[in-house]
Amino acid sequence: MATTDAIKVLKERGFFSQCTDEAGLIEKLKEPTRFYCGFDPTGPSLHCGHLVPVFAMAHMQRAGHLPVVLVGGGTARIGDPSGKTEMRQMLTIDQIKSNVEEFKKQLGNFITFEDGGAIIADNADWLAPLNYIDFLRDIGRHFSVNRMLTFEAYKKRMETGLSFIEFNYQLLQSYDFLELNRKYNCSLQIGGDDQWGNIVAGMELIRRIERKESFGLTFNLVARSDGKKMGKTEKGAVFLNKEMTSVYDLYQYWRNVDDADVGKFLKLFTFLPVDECERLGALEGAEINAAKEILAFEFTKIIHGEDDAVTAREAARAAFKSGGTADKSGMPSIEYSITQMKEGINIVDLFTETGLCPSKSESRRLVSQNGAAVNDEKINDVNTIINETFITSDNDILLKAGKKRFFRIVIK
RNA sequence: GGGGAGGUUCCCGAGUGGUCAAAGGGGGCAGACUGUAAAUCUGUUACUUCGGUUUCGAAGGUUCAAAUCCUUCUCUCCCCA
Repeated sequence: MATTDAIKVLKERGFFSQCTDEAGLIEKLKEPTRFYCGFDPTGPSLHCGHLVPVFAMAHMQRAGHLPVVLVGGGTARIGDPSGKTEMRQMLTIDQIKSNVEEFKKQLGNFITFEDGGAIIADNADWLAPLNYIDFLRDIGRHFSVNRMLTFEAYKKRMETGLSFIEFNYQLLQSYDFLELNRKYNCSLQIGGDDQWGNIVAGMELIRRIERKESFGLTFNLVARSDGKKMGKTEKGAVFLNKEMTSVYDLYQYWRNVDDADVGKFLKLFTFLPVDECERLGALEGAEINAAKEILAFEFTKIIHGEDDAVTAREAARAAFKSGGTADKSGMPSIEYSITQMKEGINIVDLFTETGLCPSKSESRRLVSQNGAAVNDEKINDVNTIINETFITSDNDILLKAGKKRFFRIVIK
């Protein structure tokens, strides 16, 4: 199989941070190469913060290489201290198993597993049966604690406390690389920049035990220009599972990125050609809204498919461009019977019931601070009763909390 | 094992008997301004049937009254062994 220059693609698109032997790796990548990236299934779904390495894997696969997706069913049972200040919460084995299944499914949106184009592995297969004494003797002896303590990831934790179990993470990840190298001849590990230390440790282990050369490549840790973590909102992570984050909310997350991030995100989180991404990201003023719409649409399409992406886009347009005839069906909604509406519901209760506000206090606050609107009319009297007189010609009632959160009550 | 310092509302961090649902900052939310942007300014930020109710690591206790005092437990950090 022919390969294209994967490093070049990753550099152009803003993924590339550093690699262990660039010249050697470029040479290596002239042939189809097995590479791996690990994901610890510590949650029930992938979220947007996981995606830089995922997109990178997809680009590498398109360049002709063979991804080995490593799901950390074993390592999820402990925690990686890299870049974290808290210890990971322990999960049950059943939780991890179900997380692993979900991860596999979601990764299929990016990586093609057909015809042996990619392999999926779970490190629980070799980590779980490990014998402690054997592991210490065969693997542990290759690690110097002195050296490990010099790693940035551990330094931070020296202040707040680092448990022995987490300290071992590097050994396990190194062992993963060794194991994948033996099993699948996997000679390249990729990951976020915070994984540098772990990747290098794995390479050293392979060199010592197998006397083989391997490579490491890391990606920039992407932060939003406002400094927040990628894919996080106040309400939590933006998940790829549509039960957890609705298609509409996912779309809106990307629709609302900062101007400064648009070009960068198009390159990282869509498959549009680089020059197109750059053109869109360079748009000025209000015009960049068009680029944000493309970003949100393209991203949503990759995750949930074109139909859902169109629905989300139309719903967003309907919400933000009042008076349009666009399709509102993708908007978050709830059904109410006409009987219920005739009885009427207090506005504060209504905003709470629809989930626009988490509590009545907050709902009351929203209304009294002039942040609530029904059918685009501001309502600031907390005693207002919403009844059938509010039903529009579309047979619905449109609630709005603040400027961006919409909810549609469909009357049936 | 011994000694010390701590655990406060989303986060950091004040508070050492009533004036504390708890200063200040961050973050969030809302309003103004806008382009579903950023920046800025303003308000707001436990729950509530608006009578109250629950909150300061956990459980008891003292008191008219406790985040604040006492007891036990628990977790974290530091020093010694």
